[in-house]
Parts: sequence; structure tokens; C-alpha cells
Amino acid sequence: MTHNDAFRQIIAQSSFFQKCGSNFLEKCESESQLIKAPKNKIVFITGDHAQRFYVIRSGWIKVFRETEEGEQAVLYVLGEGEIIGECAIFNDNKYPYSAEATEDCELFSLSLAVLRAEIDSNHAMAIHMLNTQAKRNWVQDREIEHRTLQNAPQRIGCFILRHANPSAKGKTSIQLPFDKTLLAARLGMQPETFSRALSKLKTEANLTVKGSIIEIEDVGTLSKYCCSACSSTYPCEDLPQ
Amino acid sequence: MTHNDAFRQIIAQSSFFQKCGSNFLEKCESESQLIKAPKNKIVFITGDHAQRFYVIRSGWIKVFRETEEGEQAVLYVLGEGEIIGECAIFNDNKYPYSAEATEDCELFSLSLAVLRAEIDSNHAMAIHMLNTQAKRNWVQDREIEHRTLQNAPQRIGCFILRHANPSAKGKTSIQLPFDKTLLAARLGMQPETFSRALSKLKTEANLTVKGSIIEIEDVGTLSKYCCSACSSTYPCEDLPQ
DNA sequence: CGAGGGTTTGAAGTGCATCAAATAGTGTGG
DNA sequence: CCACACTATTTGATGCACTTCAAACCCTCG
Repeated sequence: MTHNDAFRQIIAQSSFFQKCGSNFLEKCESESQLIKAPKNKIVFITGDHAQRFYVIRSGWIKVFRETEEGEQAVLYVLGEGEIIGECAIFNDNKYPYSAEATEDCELFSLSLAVLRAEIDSNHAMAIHMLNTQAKRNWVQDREIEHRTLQNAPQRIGCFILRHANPSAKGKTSIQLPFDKTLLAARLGMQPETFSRALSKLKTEANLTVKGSIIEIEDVGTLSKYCCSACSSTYPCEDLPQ
Repeated sequence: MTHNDAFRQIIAQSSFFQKCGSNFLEKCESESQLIKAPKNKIVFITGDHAQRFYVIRSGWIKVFRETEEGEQAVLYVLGEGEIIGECAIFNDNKYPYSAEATEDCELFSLSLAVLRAEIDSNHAMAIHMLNTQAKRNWVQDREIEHRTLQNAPQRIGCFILRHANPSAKGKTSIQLPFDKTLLAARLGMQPETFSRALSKLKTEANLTVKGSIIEIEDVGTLSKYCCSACSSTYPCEDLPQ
């Protein structure tokens, strides 16, 4: 596959780029660079002077902030078609978080200056960015709600439900998108807690777990267990992932 | 004071309105309504069809989401000059959270349609909103970090430090802006936990507490205690409040 | 002075973290 | 195809942080 084909393929499935004008897409395409980020590669660090942002072609990128002692708070885990680091243009050209490849990843690197110019000159693009930022905003508001009101098993169940087919009734199943240690961090808990909390879910909400495959005996039971500690009701259509 | 004087006084100290064009401000002024929200008044509820947004003239407004059982997650507590509910224009004209007066408040009610029209027609305004949303975004990212990495006494100390004079060295003092029960909820803990955690801070970081006045014996000691569990270092200038 | 809300304190329980170790799973070279 | 190394995951034991429930205390205001 040529570089441009690869680029277009990702663009086609990226909610961010789908609404961008073809003029801007062409500019991006022509100057885009495909980056291979092997597992554990740090893409950038909080405070780095930012010149590029990234579109994920493959793999999962962990977005986090870290104390001097190395304690991490994972803010997002982003995958195919999602963008990282674009927010640096609103933060004095400094990345407000760090990003690390959690497995071998491929990223398209794009110019922040091109993005900035597009936003500044193209009103539709500014509106599009505004929608993107606003949406990310209430996703984070929800995250705070989840961490405040849901306990560990409920947060896991909530994550599972958001990955299940939203129209599923009764029996269904999902595959966890990345490994359990990373998911634990994403949900704000320790790996040991994750393991025990998932065990508890097996009993309380009637799940079967085989590796990364989760079989849900009854979506209603699971959602009742999880969504009772949340302001939203199942199916929680307005949250991604 | 006339309505318009009161309006202009608030606008003058609102970071949001300071960068808006005079044309827009006049439109807002002419159709603004001063609302008195007595203590415990619900300004709006999650999911309400939104036609107005609000600028706080006085008092503290609690922004939260709530489960069916009445458990609340407080997302923000907003005060003078801050705006609430504007984000409904990016959310299908539904408020994504509830808002309640925690004391007798005065609000200016403004038209979302006017705001929407301004954003759609005025590029500078769109860019301004973009900056506002992006900033709120990383404020929320930080909130998640704080709740993940800091324990209760550290979160309280962090809040105190953000309310202290940023150039203070050594001894200084602050007054808590609202009551301790609300502050506890704002920081994601129970009132009892707040009380005990503040006691612990008195010992660990050498504070004196008299009602809502907190005397800090040494800012360095306090920041060392709190900021060690955070990715930022004191003074944490990029966070508001 | 008494009522009521805010705040603190006490006692007990729960959930999650921590540390340690066992087990399962995966990829490697022989 | 097997043994080994390495990582991911689970399990056990224990401790701590925070919550919960209950009651006392304090402060303000009518």
C-alpha cells in the first residue's frame, strides 16, 4: 500500500478527519509522515515543545501524566483513527500530557502549524474543532463521575457494556481491546484490584471470562449492576469506546 | 445600580466575556435577565432542553451529575464571572449536567441562540470558545490526575495552595471560599473525611485552622506535602481557582 | 433561648492498595 | 516440539484510607 492510500484509509475511519475539508486533508496528506512507534516508545512528554500531532494508524497509545516518583495517572487510551497532541495548539505549544505506545504502533505525524492555520482561516474547521473539544470535555466530566460514584467492579462492567453491541439484548460477548494491566490503569485501579473486581463481576453479574473474551449472560443484569451507580442509563449511547 | 451597570461590572471581571466583541456584548446586555436563585434552587437539570446559559453575578453554583438514588458527583463549583450551561450548544441543546445554587445567588441569564449565532458568524468568537473549551479540558484532565494520585489531605492542600497568593513564600493564609461540606464534595470525599484530612494536614504541613481561615506556616512545607503526588510543581500557575 | 445546619469526633466496616508469591501464557532458541 | 525466559495475570495475606452510621458539638439566627 502506498503512503497516501494508507493515510486515506485511516482518515476514512477517523471521526475527526471525516468532517475536515478536502483542501486541508490534502495538505495533511502531502506532509504527513508515517512513524513506527515500537512498544514502550514515548511519543512525547508533558511540556515538550509541540510541532506535530498524531493520528493513530494502528496500536494503542497511552496518554498519561506522571509524578517525579513515576506514579502515573492514565487519562486516555487511544486507538485507530484517533488523534493525540492536537490540544497543544491551545496550550502555548506544549503538550499537556505524555503519550506512550503500549504495543508496536503506527502513527501519522502531522504539522500542528498546518492545523493551526486551518483553524485560524477556516471557520468550518474551527467549529469542527470546537465540537471535538466540547465532546471530549463531557467525556471527561463523565469519567470523573464514574470514578466518584462507581466502585471497581462497576467501572469494569461499564467499560464492558460500552464495548458491547448497543442493541444487544440478553446474551452477548466482547473482547477486551488491550491487556488487563493497561485497562486497570485506564480505569484508575491496580491490576490486582482489576483481577479481583472482574471475578466479583463474574458472580454478581453472571459473566464468563476466557482470557480477553468476556461472555455476558444477560446485558440487563450487567447494566443493572453497573448503571445503578451512574447518572446515565443503559445503553449509554453518548459515551465513546 | 442599573441592570446594565450590573451586567457590565460582571462582564469586566469575566475571563470569558473579556475577549468577546462589543457587538456581541451589546446583544447579550440588551436581552440579559437578572435571575435570583435562592439557596438550593435548581437552575437546570441534566438533559433539560437548553435555551439559556448563565453568568454568575454572585454566589456559588454547584455543577453535578446525579444517579437515580440521589448520589451526586460534583464536577465544578463556579463563582462570580463564570459561565454555566453554555456547553449545551455542543450537546444537542441539552444540558450535560445539573446546576444548583449553594447559597443565594444572582445570575444573568443569556440566550444560547445568540451565543450560537455569534459563534457561527464570528470567527474570532469561535476561536475564543475553542480556547475556553480546550482549557476546561485540561483542567478536567488535571482533576482526574488529582483524584487518581493524591490522597484526601493532599487534595485539600492542593486546593488551599491554588487559593493562596502564588508569589507567597513562607507564611501566608487563605479563606475557604465556600463551606466545608461543599468543598468536600468538590474534592470527591465525604465531609467527615474532609474534616479528618484537614486535621491531618494541620499536623503534617503545619497549618492553623480557625473556621474557614487557614493559616499556612510555610508554603514550601505544604507544597512539598501535596505536590509530590502530582505531576505539576508549585506554584501550579496553569490551574484556576 | 432554642432550632437547625454545619462541623467534628468516635467506632466499626469496607474497598482498595500493597507486598509477596504462585500460576498461566507467550515467544525464543535449541 | 520442548525447555526456558519473560511477562501477564491471579491469588493470598495484610494494612491503610476512606466510608458509614451515630452522636456530640458549635455557631448562627430567629
